[in-house]
Amino acid sequence: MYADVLVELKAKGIDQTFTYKIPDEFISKVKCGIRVLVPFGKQKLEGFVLQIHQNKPEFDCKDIISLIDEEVILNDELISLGKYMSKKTLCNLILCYQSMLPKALKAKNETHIKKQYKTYVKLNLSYEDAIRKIKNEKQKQIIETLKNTKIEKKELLKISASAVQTLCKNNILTEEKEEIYRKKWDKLSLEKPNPLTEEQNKVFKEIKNHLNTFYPFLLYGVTGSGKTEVYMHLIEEVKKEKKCALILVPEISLTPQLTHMFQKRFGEDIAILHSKLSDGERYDEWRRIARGEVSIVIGARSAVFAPLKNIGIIIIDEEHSSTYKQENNPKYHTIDIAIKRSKYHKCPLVLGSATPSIENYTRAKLDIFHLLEMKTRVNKNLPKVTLVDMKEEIKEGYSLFSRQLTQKIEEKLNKNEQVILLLNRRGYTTVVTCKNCGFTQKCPHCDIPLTYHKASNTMRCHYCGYGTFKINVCPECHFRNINEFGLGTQKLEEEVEKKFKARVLRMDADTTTLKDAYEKMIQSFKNHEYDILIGTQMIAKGLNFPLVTLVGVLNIDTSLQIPDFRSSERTYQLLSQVAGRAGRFSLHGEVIFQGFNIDHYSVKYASMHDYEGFYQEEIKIRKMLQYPPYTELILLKMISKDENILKEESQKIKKYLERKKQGKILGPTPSNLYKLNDRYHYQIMIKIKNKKDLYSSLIFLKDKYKDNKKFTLEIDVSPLKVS
DNA sequence: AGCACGCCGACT
DNA sequence: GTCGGCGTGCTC
Repeated sequence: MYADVLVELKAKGIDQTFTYKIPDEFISKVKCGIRVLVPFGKQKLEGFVLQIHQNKPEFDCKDIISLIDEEVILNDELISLGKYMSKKTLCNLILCYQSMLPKALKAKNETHIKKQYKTYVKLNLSYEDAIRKIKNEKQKQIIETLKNTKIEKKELLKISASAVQTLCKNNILTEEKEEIYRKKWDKLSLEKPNPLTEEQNKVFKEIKNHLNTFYPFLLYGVTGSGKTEVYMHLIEEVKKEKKCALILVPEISLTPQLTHMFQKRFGEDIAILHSKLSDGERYDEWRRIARGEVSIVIGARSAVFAPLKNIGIIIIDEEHSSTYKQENNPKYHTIDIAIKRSKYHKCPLVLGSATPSIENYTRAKLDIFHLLEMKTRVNKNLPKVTLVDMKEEIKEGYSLFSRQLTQKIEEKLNKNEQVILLLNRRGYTTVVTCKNCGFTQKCPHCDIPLTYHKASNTMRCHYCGYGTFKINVCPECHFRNINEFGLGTQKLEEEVEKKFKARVLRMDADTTTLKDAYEKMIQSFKNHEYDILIGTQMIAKGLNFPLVTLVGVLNIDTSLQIPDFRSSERTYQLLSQVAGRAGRFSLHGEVIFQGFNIDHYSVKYASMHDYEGFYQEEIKIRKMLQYPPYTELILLKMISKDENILKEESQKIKKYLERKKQGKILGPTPSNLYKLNDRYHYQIMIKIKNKKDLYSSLIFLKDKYKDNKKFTLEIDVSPLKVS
């Protein structure tokens, strides 16, 4: 018998299995999907058994040294899922498997994450025999406690450590090891399901009718329409059939309420794959899932690989979230993997969102996904959104806070209510924006902001390479000192404290790095220990504060200035999330959007809570400029420490692709982060009708550069961020 | 990744 | 003449 083993070697060149002979002693134990230790050159390596067969190879092959696992790590489904992912993302197979599994199962040195055990002690003989053999009172006491039961060794040692030792030595007692899980569960009293509203029930029934077939749904439900309740009812149904449910959320630590709700409903039947779990805890949870000890898994992106065996439904909440795309290799898309798994398990896939991605909403319109809608909020009020044009405010001398916002903040503070101020992400420093009116220079071909290149003093489009001179006078308002301006949360905090008599809490990446800091801050704000909360979009997700009656977004435009064709979509999503969540509890929630481009359709439709309107505008632009969903994108990133090699090879790649006459080749152009840890970055973007046509060329290129030490080619198929 | 093989410059 | 630089190629 022979085994094809995928060795765990991280060299980028090797992506193949090697054949080993299975020694007779292991034949009964070797299975596909377990790990084995094999000789490889002069080293010993771990690897996955992917195939077992009888074909004697022509070369003389070595023996497997030993088996690492008794239980199968990669079942048949996961083995083929890895192959699928490797093919789709053009990533090494071994890297795919590694990213599917907890770190603890990765080969050696990096981590030493072991299973944890509890040691028990029990009688090795009958109670009567044991009593006969004992010598003193302490020993008798031990035997008495152990009569008919086993006891944890730690407890027993408290009676007398030396007596226990003697009894073990004399074979009167034996030790027994039992695997334990690290994580302790909070006991929560279980809650009964809430009744569904008429609208929720309609959606629930529609999905329920397809529980035993592959059926992809897009559930477009406005914020507050109660998607979670529908999910939970569906899971109850799935559980009735003794099947499992897989629920994916964008970032689990940012949605503690959701996990809490699930725990209260389903108790210990849930495994939660937290991003803040330690590697050991993660390994434990993974084993619980693999052994079928839980039937519900909730987790972020990588939980899509949870080793559940009998999946009855897969739910992806906030489907549009960019966290579902993995940024490093393998650059997989969670929805893609989820579709594959739903097909395998013949179960429905539910993609839920209040702001569906343009691509998936289009699929729903084409009936590739089945569209379900929930349009009414459970408590029916939508906050009033006021748009404030900062062009006007600046003319009157108000720059950071508009008059309306200042007045509203003071009003709320006087009433002892709370305020949230949201700072949209920092603009790109290389994007030039008029300080006076918010004008941004864009590429006439790609409609994305141009970025400033110091060396040549030019403005360039990093998609197509279009270049022009940097302007000094704003063409819109003729302001002379056009320049970028950035505002950080820290600066804002100072300004707020100067201007208002209030207790201010700041939340951003800097202040929430500590474990649990996020939840603690949220809690203390909820307890009204602060009046004003300042933060970046990370706080947009958890705006469920009863006392908050005003949410202000200070600079709505900055996310529009990001040089990415999806920046309108992202701006809409963020603003609509803010406008939808604020005032979820209170009856008089108000929202103020401040900025220069309040006429932009993203801003306009978000303020009116009109997704369909936004979609119609956005899809026109996508069509005109041939962006997804009208084309598929492939992004090639070229990286080198040597600028000359980089330029030369990038040109060669472009020429090669052009000869193939497939799709539209844009670039090569310098990436936005042109120089990053001493390495230069170029990119080529390909717009193509059907990406499958390009795969063979991509494989050729990847292969060509695979062991070039001076030049790296990275391929991102269907990239999410093209900036 | 490791390690061997191999082909050129500077040394006891 | 040998020692050692690291470029190239192989590992069942």
